[in-house]
Amino acid sequence: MMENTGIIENNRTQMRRGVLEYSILLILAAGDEYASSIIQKLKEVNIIVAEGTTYPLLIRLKKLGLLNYRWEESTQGPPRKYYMITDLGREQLAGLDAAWDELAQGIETIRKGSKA
Amino acid sequence: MMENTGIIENNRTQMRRGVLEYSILLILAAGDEYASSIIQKLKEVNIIVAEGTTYPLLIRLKKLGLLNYRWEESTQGPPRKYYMITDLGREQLAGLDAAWDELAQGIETIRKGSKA
DNA sequence: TTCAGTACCTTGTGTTGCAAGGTATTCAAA
DNA sequence: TTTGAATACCTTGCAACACAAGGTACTGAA
Repeated sequence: MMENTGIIENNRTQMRRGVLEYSILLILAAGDEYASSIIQKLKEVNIIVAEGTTYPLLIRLKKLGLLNYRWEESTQGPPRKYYMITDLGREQLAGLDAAWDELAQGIETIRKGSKA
Repeated sequence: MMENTGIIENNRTQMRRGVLEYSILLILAAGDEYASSIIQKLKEVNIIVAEGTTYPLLIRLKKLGLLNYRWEESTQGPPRKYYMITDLGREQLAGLDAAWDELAQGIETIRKGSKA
């Protein structure tokens, strides 16, 4: 009883990796969010991310100047770190939009070829 | 004179990573190819891969049983290793098709949200 | 004061893409 | 026959990075 799903599951993960920064910038372009809610929003569209991936990534994007944050009290739990996108972030996001379109286009082209 | 393009370029690379195995399987589903021609075909659709990425990847996919190969003489240069997709490979490819659709759909959804 | 829920963060491991460097074959020109 | 260009294969070592696991800290209710 072998499991083939490993190969697929692994690849599904790989695919998600590539678009992680992109999707986080997209979410923050729509409004400020804190880490846990970003993870939640991604899960809703089947892009599963671990905390151990998200926190370092947000810190990296902050260091690059694409994001900023502010602390905000919560009524149920510890304070939340709300991230917001910067002007530079929006600039870069435009580039990522283009990169995504290009990639999707490329895949589409190959896909058509494989049905010849 | 700072270069911002580094961030984007890096991400473009990241995105490509995720779909590398997928696109190689797609190409081979359309017909047998040797490494250099796979790299060439990918370049044509703006998916740039290095040799040092491709060779180990093909070997990995072979080990996983998704690919096989045969040697073939060439009239201009050394013999070529033609890779072909296996039944298992086609099976897995179907799963990757689904994974890609799901991911593209997810991104599409977030994208719409960010234009609210 | 203890527990559950929420939220933050770090460490260590494994995978893997890539630049750089290397081998081997063919053919044509010197 | 030897040199060089073109083509094709492959390996090594480094760096990036996603994630599992483990940890801290705040709140409110039992």
